Amino acid sequence: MFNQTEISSIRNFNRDYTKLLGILNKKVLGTPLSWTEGRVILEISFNHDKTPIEVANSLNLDKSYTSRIIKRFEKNELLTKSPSATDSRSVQLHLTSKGLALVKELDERSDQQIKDLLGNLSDLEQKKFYQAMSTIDTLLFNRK
Amino acid sequence: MFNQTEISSIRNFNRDYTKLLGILNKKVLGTPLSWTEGRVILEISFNHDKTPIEVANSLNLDKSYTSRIIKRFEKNELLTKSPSATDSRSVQLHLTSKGLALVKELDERSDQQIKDLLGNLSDLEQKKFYQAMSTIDTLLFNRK
DNA sequence: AATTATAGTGGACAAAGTCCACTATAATGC
DNA sequence: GCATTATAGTGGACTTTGTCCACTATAATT
Repeated sequence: MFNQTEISSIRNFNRDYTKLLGILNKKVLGTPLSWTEGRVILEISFNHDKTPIEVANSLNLDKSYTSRIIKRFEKNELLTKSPSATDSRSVQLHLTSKGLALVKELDERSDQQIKDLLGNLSDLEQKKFYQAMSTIDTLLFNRK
Repeated sequence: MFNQTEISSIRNFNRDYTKLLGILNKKVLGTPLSWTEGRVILEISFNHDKTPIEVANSLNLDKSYTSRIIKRFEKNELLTKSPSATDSRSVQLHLTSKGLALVKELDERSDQQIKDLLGNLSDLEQKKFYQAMSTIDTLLFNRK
């Protein structure tokens, strides 16, 4: 098991990474969306026909809060709702072309951020970064 | 430079790691402190005699917001202020024994969280995790 | 000495998030 | 099939968190 120095290093890393991601995430700015709104619209874009409750669960958000965000999106014509085929309590969410365009913009900005952040690294360093990240990804999140 | 698949993987990782850290960070619960309050008291504990403005700058917080948090800490007897020797506009912050005890508790909880999170990994996996994390740490934050 | 910058504070406000109650429907146990 | 319990979605009311601005006191600059 890790010793105290290692634990401290890990916590240190987590703090710094939190801070870094916090800074990156705040810059969803330039779009009219808050960070959480950005997460919500991205989540909806990942696989179509998601329901509000699925969104709320995936992102650990309060369902009432999520409901209001979605309502706002609907009002701003970023998405539409349609009745669920299988559960009439529920609705399915569909991004409009306006919503998709916004997602595209968000994606492009986020991609660019990553490039800016890591662009100064040499090719070898980038390779090392990517491998290290993949290692952690596999160990923590079981992605293959 | 990274290709699109790699960029996507990196963003994916960042999302998942954000979520993970978000979950971990929320659990400062069990103590009477919010996440930001936790960051503030830890920051003060790192090196004594910090001033409010230094805390605010390190954590990217609004100075007025920071001032209020510190005021709350003072009221709850977690810290005391003393006039700065070198700048009479400013004050130096000192944790009381109560404040130190709370920091200790926070530290122990955080350490335990890391152990819980990574405890299921085998020794080899833990070693790989630690090396990968250290690699990213060096590449992103220039720590040696 | 005059000007400009900075530390700290508080008022007023805005944004983000939580909690509760309610309706409508589904699922479960009998 | 009927009663009970659980779940999806919504809104009201509220708390927490964070922002913006203005002000005082002191420092630094010219």
